[in-house]
Amino acid sequence: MSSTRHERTRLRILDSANRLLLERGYNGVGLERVASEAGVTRQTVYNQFGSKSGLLGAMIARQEELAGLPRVLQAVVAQVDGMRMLKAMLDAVVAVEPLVYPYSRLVYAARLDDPIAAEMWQARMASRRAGMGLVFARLASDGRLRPELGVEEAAEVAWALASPHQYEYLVVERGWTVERYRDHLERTITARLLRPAVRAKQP
Amino acid sequence: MSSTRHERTRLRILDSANRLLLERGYNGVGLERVASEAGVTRQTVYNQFGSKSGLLGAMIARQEELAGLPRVLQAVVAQVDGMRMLKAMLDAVVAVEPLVYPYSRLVYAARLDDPIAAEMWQARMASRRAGMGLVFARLASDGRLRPELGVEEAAEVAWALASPHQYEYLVVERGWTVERYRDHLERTITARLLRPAVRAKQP
DNA sequence: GTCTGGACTAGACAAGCTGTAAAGTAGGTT
DNA sequence: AACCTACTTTACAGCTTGTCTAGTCCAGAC
Repeated sequence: MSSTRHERTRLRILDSANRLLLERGYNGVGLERVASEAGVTRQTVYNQFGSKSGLLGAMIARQEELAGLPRVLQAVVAQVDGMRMLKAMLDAVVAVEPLVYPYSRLVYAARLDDPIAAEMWQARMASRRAGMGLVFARLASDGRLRPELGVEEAAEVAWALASPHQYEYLVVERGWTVERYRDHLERTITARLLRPAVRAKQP
Repeated sequence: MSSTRHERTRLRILDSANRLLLERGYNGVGLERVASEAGVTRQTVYNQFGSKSGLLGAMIARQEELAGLPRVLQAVVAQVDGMRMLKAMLDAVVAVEPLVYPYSRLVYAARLDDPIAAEMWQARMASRRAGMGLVFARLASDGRLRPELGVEEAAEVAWALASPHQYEYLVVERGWTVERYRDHLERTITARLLRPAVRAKQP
C-alpha cells in the first residue's frame, strides 16, 4: 500500500496540529507541543513542513480535500442553467464551509503578520471569487441579472455575502442552522441582484 | 493645562504603537521596538498599559474617541422616523469604519489566542449589534419591516451586512468608495428586509 | 543477509518575544 | 527643600521559531 513511514508520521503530525491549533489558536500553541503529542520531535515537523505556516497550509489543503471541495465545485460548473448554478454554488458553500471555516479563521488571523499565510489567504479567496464570477456570468447571459448591474459587481456582492465571515457571524456566533443560512443567502442574493425570470418572449 | 508628563508619554507610546502595529501586525512587532520608538523603556509601557493587549485596547479606545463614535451614535438615536434612523446608522458606519477598521482587524486576529482581546471584541460587537437593534425596533413599529421578519432577525442580518468584514472586503480589498459601499448597504437592506412605505390608511 | 539512503532523534544554539522584579534617577507640586 | 510619582536601568524566567550537527534506526534493494 501507499502507507510509507513518511506518510504515517505526516498524518500523525497533522492530527495533533489539528487538535491543538484549532482549540488554542495559531499563536496559542508551539510546535514543541504539536510534535510531542504526535510522538515525534520538533525537528521532524520542520523536516516535513518547513515552517509553522507550512504546517498550517498542509492542514488546510488536507481539510479541503476531506471536505470534498473539488467534487462540489464540479457540481457547480456542470449546471447549464444560471439559477441552478447559483443554487449549486450555495449548496457547495454550505456543504464545505462548516468543515473548512475553523481553518480559514486561522489563516485569516495569521495573515496579518505572516507573509506565507497572507499568500495562502489571497490564493484561496481568489479561487472562490472566480467561481462566483462564473455563476454570475451565466446568470447574466440568462438575462436574470438586474439591468443596472454588471457581472463583476454582482459577483463581488454575492461573494461578499457568501464569505466565511458571514458564515462565522450568523452560524457560528448567532447559532443559525446552515439551512437557515443557505436560505438567507438565496433570499438576499435574489432580492438584491436578480430580477424575476422572464417568460418566453412573445414577438 | 491637562498635559502632565504622564499623559504626554502615554500619547507618545500610543503614537508609536499605532505606527508600528498597524503596519506590521500585532505579532509582527514587539514592545521593545514600540517603546524605543517612543523614546521610552519597555518597562514604562508595562507601567502604563499593563500588557500588550492593554496597549491594544487603549489604542482602540482612543481611535473610537477620535473618530467621533459617541457623536454619530447620538445622531442615530436622535431620529424619530425609522427610515431616517437607518440612514443615520449607515452614515455612522461609513463615517467611523474607515478610521476604526485597521484596529478592529488587529483585535479580531489577536482574539483567537488572547483572552483579553477576545473580550474586547465581544464587547465592541455587542454594542454595535444593540445599536442596530434599536434601528429595527423603530422600523418595525413604523410598519416598514417585511411581515415575515422579526426585529431580532432583521437586526442580525443588517448587522452582518454592515460588519467590518464586509467593509474590509468591498472597500479595502476591492477598492469600492465608501459612498458606493454605503449605497450598497442601503440597497441590500431595503431589498432584503424592508417593504415600501404605506401611505396614510384610508378608513 | 548485508548494505545503503532516507527518516527520525537528541541536544545545543541564536535571536526574539512577553512579563516580572528590584533599585536607582529624574520631575514637578506643595 | 522634601516628597511622591514617573521613568530608567538592569536582570531574570520562560516561552517562541528556526537552524545546525551528530548519531540512530528502519526498510527496501541487491
